[in-house]
Amino acid sequence: MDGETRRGRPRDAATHRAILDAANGILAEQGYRGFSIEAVAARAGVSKASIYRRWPSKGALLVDLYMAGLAVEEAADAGASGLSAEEDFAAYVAQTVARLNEPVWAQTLSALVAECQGDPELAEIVRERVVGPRRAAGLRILQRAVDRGELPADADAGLLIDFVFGTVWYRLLLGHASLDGDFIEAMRRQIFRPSASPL
Amino acid sequence: MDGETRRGRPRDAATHRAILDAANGILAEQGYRGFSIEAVAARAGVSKASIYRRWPSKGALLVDLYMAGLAVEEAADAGASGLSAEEDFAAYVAQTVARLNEPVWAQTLSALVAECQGDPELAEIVRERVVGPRRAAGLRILQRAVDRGELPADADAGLLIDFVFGTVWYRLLLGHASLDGDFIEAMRRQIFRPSASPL
Amino acid sequence: MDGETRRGRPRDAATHRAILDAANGILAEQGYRGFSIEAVAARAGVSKASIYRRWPSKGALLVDLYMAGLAVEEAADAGASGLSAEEDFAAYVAQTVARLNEPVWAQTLSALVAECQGDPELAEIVRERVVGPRRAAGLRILQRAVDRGELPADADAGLLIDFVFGTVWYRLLLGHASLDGDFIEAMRRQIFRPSASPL
Amino acid sequence: MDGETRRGRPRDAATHRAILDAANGILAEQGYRGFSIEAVAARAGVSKASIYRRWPSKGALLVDLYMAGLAVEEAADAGASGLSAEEDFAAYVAQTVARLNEPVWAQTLSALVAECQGDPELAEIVRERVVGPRRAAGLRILQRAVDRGELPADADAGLLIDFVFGTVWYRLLLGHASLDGDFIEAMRRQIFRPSASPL
DNA sequence: CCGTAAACGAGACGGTACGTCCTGTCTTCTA
DNA sequence: TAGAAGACAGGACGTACCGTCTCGTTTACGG
Repeated sequence: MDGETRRGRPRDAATHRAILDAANGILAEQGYRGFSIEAVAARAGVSKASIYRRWPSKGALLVDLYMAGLAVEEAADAGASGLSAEEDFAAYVAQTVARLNEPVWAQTLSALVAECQGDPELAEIVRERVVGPRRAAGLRILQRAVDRGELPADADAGLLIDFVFGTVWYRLLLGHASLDGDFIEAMRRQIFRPSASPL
Repeated sequence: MDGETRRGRPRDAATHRAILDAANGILAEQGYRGFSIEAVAARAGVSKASIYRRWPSKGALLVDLYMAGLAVEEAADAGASGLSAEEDFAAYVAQTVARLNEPVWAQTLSALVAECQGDPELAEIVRERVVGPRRAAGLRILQRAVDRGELPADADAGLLIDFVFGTVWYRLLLGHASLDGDFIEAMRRQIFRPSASPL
Repeated sequence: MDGETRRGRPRDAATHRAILDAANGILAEQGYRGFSIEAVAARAGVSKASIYRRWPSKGALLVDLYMAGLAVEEAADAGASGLSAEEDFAAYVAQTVARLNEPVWAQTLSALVAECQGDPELAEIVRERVVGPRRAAGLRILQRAVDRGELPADADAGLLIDFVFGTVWYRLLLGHASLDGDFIEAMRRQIFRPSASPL
Repeated sequence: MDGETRRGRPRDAATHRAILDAANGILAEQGYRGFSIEAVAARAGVSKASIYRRWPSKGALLVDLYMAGLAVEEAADAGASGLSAEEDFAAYVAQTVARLNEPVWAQTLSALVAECQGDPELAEIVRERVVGPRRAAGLRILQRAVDRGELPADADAGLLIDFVFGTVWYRLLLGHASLDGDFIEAMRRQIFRPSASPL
């Protein structure tokens, strides 16, 4: 019933892993500077062709690198609540920040954004696979907040989510401010409890 | 009286302009993809050495590229208002957005961010010369808003400014949402008139 | 009584032919340039393994390619003469030249020679299977010429045969001179009727 | 007065030499098998670009390699005679043979011929720079032989020269017979003193 | 007529080399 | 000295084949 039975020798899962591991290792130890298909192939003990067979570009590999690491944490995310949407939101931000505070992922994501400029196809992939799902998860939380009356009915959820990611990425890419516990608190308060202007 | 009178043939201003024009042209027509010192030199009819004599790296050139365009508009910014801080803020956002909606500048800034990753020195320069001043201008407006009571006294101006730049850059770099008049309005309302949560 | 009866699925004769045809086609249309096992397999609609199962190397395939074409003509050669050895010789040269004037065979032989350099085992095969028999046939003719008194008793038949093949191959490989009817005549005269030096 | 004054930094003669030396070394030690642009560049401590800047292909480099080695010996050739044309001819053959009996040059020339198949442009270069001049030198000697009456007036000098080179190359490429002193003697006798056929 | 063994297409695999492009430095000549 | 031209070492790019190796499937023969 498959219709698309795979023919020929199947791809080797071990090769796949070796590539991802090597790529992660290089990013962790040398940063994006040392990250080249050539270097990844050499470190993985794999031919360049085996990489290009799986990923059309350096950026596409970075996407999978990022998502692979994400998949693990995502599980925990699934059945979030009992809690208030606000607390879910804080957890959501905390999760995002925690990940990006690890140098490996900061490097990976920075590299990915860099790679996107001037590669529209990659940008599309990133939007669909990296940004989209994560954004959607956040939107669900904010929607629940609206439903539960934790946020005003006319709240612009899309904009609020961009506040979160925009601010996080902005600080990540520029490195002018930290992303610590205080940041999460400030973000939570600013979104959920903006003290009414005094007038 | 210079003490350090320049000797030999003085640098040719025409060469300088030719380089900037060529660089802008390439970014406008081919984006970051086609942007290389080699390509700029060829298009400008200039030797690579003449570029390296003026700028230590691709990124440094991009900074000047970006700042050159900025200088003009900055003037208008100076003497802002009899207006409310909120209107100043809207104008400030509008100005930022207007600039980045032009493809050349969007490309230039994207390229600059890309280049910063893995070049910490450049990142520092960008923070000081590109981000810093613009950020400071925004902070002054928000401070005035606090002083005038348009924003609550405990508002986290630094975070709010990051909301603005973060969101703008985020949308610019990812291209998942537009930066139009509606955006400016939404941003203004979200910062200055967040409808109180109903409880 | 075979003792070594083949088991399993027998080799497919159609596959065999498809490979030879594809190989010939590529040599004819693209020359040695486009000749690769990969290309032959693709054109034949055959797996690379099916080629390597039959021939250990590109060169071995070329040998069979060359010999397959030769087998046909060889038959005619068998019962040569009532003619003079000189006329047999002319026919022999003509036959050699006729074959090599067809681009396919010229390409095949060129490729074969090329492949031999740096593959001594192949060179040995070529000497034994391609060059040897043809050379032997020529030597028989010249020996008959000596026996019949058409050549002097001290003629160096080995050298004369090398004159023939050397000259033909030399012109074939370098392409600096043609191999036409005049060539055959000149060759015949030079070998059999070198006008005595006038002294 | 040049009209074509070279601009920019001139090519470095040392680099040139380093490339030729490395190439020679590789051919001598590893034969054509180990001969690759990559390997030459590595051994010479030179970038691949520096090789491609000078030679359009591996074959073109081999030509220069061959000719560079030849240039030295050529000098001796210049003022040949007082001797008979026959003795000049013997010397000419001896010189050719001597060179090709050195494994380096045998390898180089074999490789060159191999490379020519399927690279018509290279074949043209080889004809003009390698084969042509050497052939011309031989033709001059044979012409003198005719003029002096050492060869019959109707001798086909072109064919005779092809006898020489053809035979030499043929034996070189196939390796089925040696190129020693006896060969030179046999060649001399066959060209200059073919015992009249007994009739 | 059923199991076994080889042949088959497809294509993955580790390699090697290709020829191109760009980086940042250098060397030469001209102005 | 600046400037145009361009050589230079180095390094990565993405592609093409090599010869070997799984796969799943097909085809004969021998039990």
